[in-house]
Amino acid sequence: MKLLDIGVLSQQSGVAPSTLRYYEEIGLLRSVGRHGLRRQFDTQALTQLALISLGKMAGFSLEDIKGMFATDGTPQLPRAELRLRADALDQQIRDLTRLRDALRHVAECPAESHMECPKFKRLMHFASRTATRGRA
Amino acid sequence: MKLLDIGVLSQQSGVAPSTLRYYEEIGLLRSVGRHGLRRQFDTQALTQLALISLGKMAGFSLEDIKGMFATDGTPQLPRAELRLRADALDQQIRDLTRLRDALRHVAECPAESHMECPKFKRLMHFASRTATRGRA
DNA sequence: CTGCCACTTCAAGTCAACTTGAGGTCAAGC
DNA sequence: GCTTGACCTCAAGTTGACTTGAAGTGGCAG
Repeated sequence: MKLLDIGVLSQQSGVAPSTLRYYEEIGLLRSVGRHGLRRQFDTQALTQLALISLGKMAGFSLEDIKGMFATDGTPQLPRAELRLRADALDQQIRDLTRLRDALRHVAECPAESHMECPKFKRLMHFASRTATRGRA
Repeated sequence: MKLLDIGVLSQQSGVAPSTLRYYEEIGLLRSVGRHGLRRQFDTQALTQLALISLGKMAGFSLEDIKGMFATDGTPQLPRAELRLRADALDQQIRDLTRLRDALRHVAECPAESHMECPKFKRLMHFASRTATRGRA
C-alpha cells in the first residue's frame, strides 16, 4: 500500500494539513503510522475525506459523520438509521431543487418586480412552509 | 398590514426571538416599527425567514444571504450571478443525490462488506472526485 | 394604579470547526 | 556533519451563529 505524507494528502484532497491533524485528533481520520515524526496516510484516506466532504455538504456535523463511518470508511449505521438519513436527504434535495428553480426563474423573468410574478409568489408560498419545518 | 410581535413571529417561524434580534442587528431582517419597546414585524418577515432558511440549507452564510436579498425579500443579484448560484446548486443537488443513493443502497445491500460491493465502490470512486472539487 | 410578564439592551458566554504561533524534531540533500 | 524545511505538539486565538444573563421598561388585566 502506497503511503501519503500529510502534505501530499493535503495537496490531493484540498484539505489543509492543520485540518487533517484536527480530524485525526477528533478520531475522524486515521493515519497508519509515522515516518520519523511524520504521519503517513494510506490512499483510503482520500476516500474518507471525500465522504467527510459529502457529509458536510449534506449538513452533518463532524460528530455525526464520525458516527456514520468507521475510520476505514465503511458505513457504521443500522439500516433503519441509514434509511432515515436517506429520507432526510430526499427532503433536502427537494428543497434545494425548488430554491434552484426559483433562482433560475428570477434570473430569466422579465416581470417588473418579482413580487408581482405568480411563479415567484409560488416560491414564496412554498418557502414559508419549509421554514417552519423541524421546529415551531 | 397586519403586524407581528416578536413572540408571534418566533412562534410562526420557528426561529428563536434572540435569533430574530440577532438577524435584525446584522441587517438581515427588518422590523417595521415598535409598539412601546417591542419590535413589530410585518408578515413579509415570514417569507424572509423562509428564504433565509433555504439559503442556509444551501450552505450560504448569513452574510451571503444578506447580499442576495434586500430586506424586503426581493432578489438583489445580477442575473449572471443568479445563474451561477443556480448552477452551484445543481452540482450540490447531484452530489446529495448520489450520497442519498449510496446510503439507500448500503441500507439494502446484503454484501458481506461494503468494500466488496461494486455499487459501493462506484460511490467511492465518485466521492474521491467530488472531494477535490473547489480546492486542490 | 399596581403588578405582571413579555419584551428591551448590552455584554459576555458558548459551540463547532478550524487556524495560528511558538518552540521543537528529524530525514535528506549538499 | 550541517543546514533546511516540512513536519511535529500543545495552547491559544478566530469566526460564524447564536444564546444567556443581568438589569431595565412599559402596555394591559385586574
